[in-house]
Amino acid sequence: MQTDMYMTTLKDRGYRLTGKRREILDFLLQNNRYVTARELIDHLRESYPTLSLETVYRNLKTLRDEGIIEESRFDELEARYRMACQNGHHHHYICVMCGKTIMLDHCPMPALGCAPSGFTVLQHRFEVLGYCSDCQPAPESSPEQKN
Amino acid sequence: MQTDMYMTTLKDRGYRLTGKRREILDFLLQNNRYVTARELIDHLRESYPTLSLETVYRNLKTLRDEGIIEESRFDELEARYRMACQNGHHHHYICVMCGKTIMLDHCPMPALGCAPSGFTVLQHRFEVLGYCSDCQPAPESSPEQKN
DNA sequence: TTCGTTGCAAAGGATTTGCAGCGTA
DNA sequence: TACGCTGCAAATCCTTTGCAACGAA
Repeated sequence: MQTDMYMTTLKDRGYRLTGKRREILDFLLQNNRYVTARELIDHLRESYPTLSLETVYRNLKTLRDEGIIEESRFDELEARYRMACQNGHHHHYICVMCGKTIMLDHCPMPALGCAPSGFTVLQHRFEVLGYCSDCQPAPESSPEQKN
Repeated sequence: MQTDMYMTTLKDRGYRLTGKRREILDFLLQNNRYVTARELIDHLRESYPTLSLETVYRNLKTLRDEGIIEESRFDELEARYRMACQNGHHHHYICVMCGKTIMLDHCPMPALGCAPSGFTVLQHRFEVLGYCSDCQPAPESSPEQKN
């Protein structure tokens, strides 16, 4: 299974193979979406009731440093994590409710032409936010229109 | 001056016209870029040495609630603020060093076609990040390549 | 045995809130 | 005067760190 591959990679780099780390990877691999540290610990405590939030953060930091996962913040205080994309450049539809991501192969950069004089492009971000098919908006409050 | 216009708007909505609020608006209007609360207070303390960070945050919250400014977090813990765009939809080149923004009229959405089945698009984000002409990268450390 | 990993307690940075005094209208 | 605004102190939320015990290789 894919988790083993990542665990082997980690072992090769001098890390130990712990059950907690494996479960974090498992969860992220099984959930194709951005999850918060809080979500992770809520899930992982089913297997490891004594798991601490610090351990989750430390493991997330390790995985991030090793390029295995990505951290992102959608203008919120709380960070969210997902498996890093290993296969090429692309963007995503992202569900603002559950964090689910759907790949999007269109990239706006080629259509952009030259950057303004003196501007050195480092990277770009393109995300389409909304509700996925499993998460429909609450009917009472219409979502705010932001352009 | 433009600040007066916003202050009048605020007054009409039941807020008081305080010098501190005016200076925050002044600073944001004069700096076409994303600034942090810390940057703001550092500047504003020249005029108001006793100004507290809480007041800055409270004013930023008011301005945000009234749609006058925008809050954004570039995957950092600290939030950044700028005047909200009043004139139509567009995106930006953003300097990761000083937060300066340069308007960009290309929008990737029209080229996108249909959203995946069941996905309700709420909004999107497109930003080109890099160094502006005033901020060149430090030569020693090459910036990390992120796609 | 070695050295990475963990939980606990505590610290840290960003942001918010309770409260009483101050200032604008 | 009325009520929004402010500073202070304290709280909150998210995240990191020091330390000693634990566990994988």
